[in-house]
Amino acid sequence: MTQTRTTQTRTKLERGRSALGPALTLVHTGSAPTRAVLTTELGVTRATAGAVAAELQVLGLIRVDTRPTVVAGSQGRPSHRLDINPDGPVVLAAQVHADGFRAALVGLGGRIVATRAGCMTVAADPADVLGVVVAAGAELLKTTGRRCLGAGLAVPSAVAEPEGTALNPLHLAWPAGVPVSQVFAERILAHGITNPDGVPVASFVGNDVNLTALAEHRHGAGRGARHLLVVATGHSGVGGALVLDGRLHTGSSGLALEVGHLTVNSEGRPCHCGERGCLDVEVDPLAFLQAAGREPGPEVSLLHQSAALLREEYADPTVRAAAEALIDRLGLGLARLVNVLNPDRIVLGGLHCHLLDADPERLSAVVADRSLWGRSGSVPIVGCTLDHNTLVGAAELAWQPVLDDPLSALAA
Amino acid sequence: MTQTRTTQTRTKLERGRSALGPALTLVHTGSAPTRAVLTTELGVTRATAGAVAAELQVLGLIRVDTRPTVVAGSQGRPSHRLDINPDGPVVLAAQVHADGFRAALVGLGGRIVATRAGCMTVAADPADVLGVVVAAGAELLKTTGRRCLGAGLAVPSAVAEPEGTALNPLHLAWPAGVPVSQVFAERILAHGITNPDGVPVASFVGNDVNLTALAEHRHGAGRGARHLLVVATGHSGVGGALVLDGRLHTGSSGLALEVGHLTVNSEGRPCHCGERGCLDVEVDPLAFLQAAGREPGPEVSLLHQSAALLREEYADPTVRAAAEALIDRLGLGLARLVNVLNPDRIVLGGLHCHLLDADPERLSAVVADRSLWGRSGSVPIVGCTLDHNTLVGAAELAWQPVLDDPLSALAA
DNA sequence: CTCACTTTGTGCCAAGTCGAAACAAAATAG
DNA sequence: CTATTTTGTTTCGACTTGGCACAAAGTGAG
Repeated sequence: MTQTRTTQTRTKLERGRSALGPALTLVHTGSAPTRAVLTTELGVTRATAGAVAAELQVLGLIRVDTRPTVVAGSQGRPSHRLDINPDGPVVLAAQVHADGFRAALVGLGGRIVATRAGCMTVAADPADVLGVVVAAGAELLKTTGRRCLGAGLAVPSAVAEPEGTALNPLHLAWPAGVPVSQVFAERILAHGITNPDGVPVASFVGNDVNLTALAEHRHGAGRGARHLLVVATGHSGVGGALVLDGRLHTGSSGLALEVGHLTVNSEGRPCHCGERGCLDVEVDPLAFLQAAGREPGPEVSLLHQSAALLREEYADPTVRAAAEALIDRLGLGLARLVNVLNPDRIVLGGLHCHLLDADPERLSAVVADRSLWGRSGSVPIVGCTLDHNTLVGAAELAWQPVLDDPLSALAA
Repeated sequence: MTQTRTTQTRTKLERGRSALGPALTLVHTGSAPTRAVLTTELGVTRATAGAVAAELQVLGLIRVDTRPTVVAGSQGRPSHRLDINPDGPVVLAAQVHADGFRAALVGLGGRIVATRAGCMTVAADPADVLGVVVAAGAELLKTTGRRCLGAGLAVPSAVAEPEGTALNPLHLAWPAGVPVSQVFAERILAHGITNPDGVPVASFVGNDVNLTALAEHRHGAGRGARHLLVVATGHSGVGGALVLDGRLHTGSSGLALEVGHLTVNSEGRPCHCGERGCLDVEVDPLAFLQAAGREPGPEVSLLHQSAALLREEYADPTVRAAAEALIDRLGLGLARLVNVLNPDRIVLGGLHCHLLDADPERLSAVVADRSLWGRSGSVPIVGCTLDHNTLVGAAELAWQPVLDDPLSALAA
């Protein structure tokens, strides 16, 4: 099969192999719009950059927009835009939480192609839950007819590496140590989510807040940060995550930045962990609603109610006082983390994001005041900017092998 | 000069260029004793590994021990040992603290070739202090006649990257923001510490505890750890450091893990930072001596007195009670860090190391008890094992460019 | 001691990859 | 329309590496 090719039959496709992954990563993160930018960012010659772009196009991952670009004020031959192929392959991303699940097909660049949500009111067996989730994903794949390159799942629990077991899936009422990764892979096998050769796609599982952080770092409010701290309240208490030089720091056993039990109020309410005044119970939608004197209604989630209250009734002194108390406690927790980690940006999600919107100056002031070094205290604090960031983060997990080595990942 | 060589004149030296750095790093950390190991560790062919070894030998960095090795029980042709050349180039390493300084010449593998210490009783101008330090280093270089490839300096202060300014050199009574890196480079220029072409060697400055951590990670008690937390009391309060995947995490402005002001005793003594019960004042040689009812003598350092007391009089109930109080507070601080960072090993230095020696079980138990997740609480805690680890760490800084690219670093 | 076997080290060749340079293309500036 | 700037492509040569054959240096069985 491998015919001996003579020298003159070589094509430009035979260069740029080692730069393929970095180049795709640049396109994926939206920071490589043209071949010229590829040349400078990768530090290669124009010839190599051109070959890389051609190869990525042949692989069906990107398109080259040959239309004349209307860029004013620039001399020289205009560069063609490198766009993500909107009809290219996707990965399956999924998220499970206490109330239900969501599945999506996500393309390069974190673009959500199709999504479907579902409810699960009662805690069920992990295999059943993930079976429903993967079935929804399989349905999406069937409907859209997309090629699937991998699958990623976000769970509200620390996930041990590399075993892929959920260490504390309290909010799903699953037993600690459930082999989520294995169960997920089995459901994918069972639903026949495979590459064209019939091999089941690679699957990955991660903690939801970690994946949120990954998504915000690559496509959202965390872009460009070298040391990014993310703290979010979601459906499952307070979680933290740290992205260092573009890579998630999950700790040696996946338990890094489980920040829900930082003490932020020594006279606070008792927490199930045995201490008092943990971030988890002090900065909480339910606690906020009660402190603001509102009765939590059953119709929508507590998070939505809290957000609405912050947005619409911040002028109310009771609401404002309750919010400020939360901001002060959140700020203390963030300051503690800043003292240890010295991040260059903080991204907040969930309730924290709405607290930030309500009074951005106060939160920054508290963090600066309670952190030791003025310089590390002046950390920019911003809110999430990405829709479905946890899903996008789960997709990042599945895209990673493709970004690392597009040729191998697509050959399979 | 660059004569056009024909194909048949190529020698084996023209391969293995890209693997040169990784190979030298393996030899440096002591984990590549033979060419055969190089082959497997680097994932290259034997031909390439052989060429790499030959190149490193030509560069004068390693020696190949051709004596027959007496290894019992192994079949096949014995592999020759790759040893660090004991007469090879060195780097200049230096450390300054409140009481004085130490300068050393350090070879590959963290081997101290020569060392000299000095005292400085009064706080002096940074340029004067570093002038004395560099003069001592220049003297060592002159005496030994070694080639110097770089210089590293450890200071008891956070160091901002990449400016190289000391952010909080309180223990040296220097003003905050001193451009230590620049002053150090100027002294090196002034003393004519250059490569053979007369160019001053590259110089680097780092925080002392960070450098201790780097040294212990590469050559001491931290070898093999993926997420290493180091906490040490030195001449300058409590400091922490984190090595992640072999790389130091200093934070975005060099202030990460400045852990001296973690609160570990809410009713503790006041600290100059304005809070009470900081690790810095609670786990302190002076505090320990006073709690043990001893009068600190002026003759030796408080650290030595404390160590002697722990070693020799631990049976004394007063000493023991004081030590246990310190262990409990140190354990609480470590547990807080474990909850956030989830390291897979903790290395302790200075007084902490002696506390660990005095009662290892108690410290581990406290950390496990006060950390949230049993699994992340069972972190192995060990003491430092390296002599002059801070100096060795400063040398690591200077060796790094050579390890990254031996050809470029030695060509200059 | 000899022979088979195992493992290590080296020389040679083919293949792959990349940079340099020349050339072509597509815009703007004058 | 022409000069200039910038981008994209082709060709060539240089460098690096893996594969393979062969040599070298030991162990172990008989």
